[in-house]
Amino acid sequence: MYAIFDCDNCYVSCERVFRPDLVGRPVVVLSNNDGCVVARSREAKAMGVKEGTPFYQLAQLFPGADITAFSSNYELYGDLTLRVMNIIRDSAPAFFRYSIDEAFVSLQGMPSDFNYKQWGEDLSKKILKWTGMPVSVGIAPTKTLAKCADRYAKDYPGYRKCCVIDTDEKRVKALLGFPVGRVWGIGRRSQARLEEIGVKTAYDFTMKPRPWVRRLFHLPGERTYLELLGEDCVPNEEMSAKKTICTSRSFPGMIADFTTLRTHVTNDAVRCSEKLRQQHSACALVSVFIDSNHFRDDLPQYGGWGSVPLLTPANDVQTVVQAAHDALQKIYREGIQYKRAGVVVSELCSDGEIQTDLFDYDADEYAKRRRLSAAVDRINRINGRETIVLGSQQYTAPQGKGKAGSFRDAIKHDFRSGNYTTRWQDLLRLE
DNA sequence: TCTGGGGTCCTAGGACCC
DNA sequence: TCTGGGGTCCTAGGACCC
Repeated sequence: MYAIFDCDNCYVSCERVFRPDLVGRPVVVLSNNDGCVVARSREAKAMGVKEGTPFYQLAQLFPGADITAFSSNYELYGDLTLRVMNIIRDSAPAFFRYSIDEAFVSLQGMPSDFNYKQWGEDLSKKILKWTGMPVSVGIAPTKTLAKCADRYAKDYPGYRKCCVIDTDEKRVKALLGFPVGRVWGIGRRSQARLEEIGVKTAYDFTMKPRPWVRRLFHLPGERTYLELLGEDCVPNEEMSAKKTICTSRSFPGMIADFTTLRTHVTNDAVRCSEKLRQQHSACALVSVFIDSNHFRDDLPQYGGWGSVPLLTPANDVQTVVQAAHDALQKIYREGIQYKRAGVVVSELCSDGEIQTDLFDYDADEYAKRRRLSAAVDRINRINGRETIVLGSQQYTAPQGKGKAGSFRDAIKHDFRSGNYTTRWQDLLRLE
């Protein structure tokens, strides 16, 4: 048996931990630059607020509605979900974190009289009490069925946050009431194709012959099909090191000049190098992309992509930033209004097993750069992100407008909550 | 005025090798 | 009329996930 733990409306729940007055009210969390709705409370969903709705349209679509909006605050979400994960890890035999707000647990080898339902309910209660985060639990013989069970646990309060599918009778009953498009692994495209031929529920799907599924939906589809029938196919995997790492941002406005664009690319490259060091990887290829504004048909469109290989794989700030600058230089075109830029690092290897280049490699310089990056990481870890930055990360201040700006401020976030759990100056005050 | 960001896996087809 | 057979590697694009 597997259990899936999933935070309810994760980002909204994180905000509500420190704003309990918003429980039971429509709340949304916005993407970077306060662009789109990325998370909705149950009340907001019930009103018909769709995921991806541009924020500026909310007022038009729901005139007079009292919807509370938050800018996204990933520092807060990262910290609260980590607390949730730690509780699950400490209470479960085998644990695999699957995403920021989800974790699978393998319950293999539990005694035959083990009470799954009670276990799930108790753990959900404990997490709520200790962290303030509502979490629902689905338990079943396969991960895909556990996801279905979790859906029921979320949608029907009667389950008291935990739904178990442990007999074939329950499995069939669950699948009969489950729209095929909500199955884990069946996306919008497959849903449309399935519904066209009369497959509406997950149960209908499981009644099709296996070769037919294989032919139309290939290997991934066949795997989902078998999982729904109760055959365990999705491997138990720890979150392993990523194979590519990307940092990209849209800009609040548009940017035409090279220097400002380069400042953004620098910040993206710095973030990529931090992420690389965090997972103890080094990259052999640094790529940069820049894009004009697709929503503006009236302006010339251009998308550029350029890469710079590193002869010796690296993860230090200077090397990655320098390569990103070189890549940007190659693709930058004048006369374009840019809306988005990003850096991708790929061809990753473990930073303990770097293959050095005979002609490029300077051991002293290499060691120096590593030490510098380590020092920067340490300072920023202890004193807060971006305590120390490269000169080229600083945005030039607009004429007469005080000091140069930081990356954090280059993104619009008018409704951001405090970092209550990670920054001393944001600690809540009770008066 | 305003429209997100970050990943994985699989497949088909082309280019190339002998 | 007939015009081999068997591989590998790479890339682009599709589909999915959160």
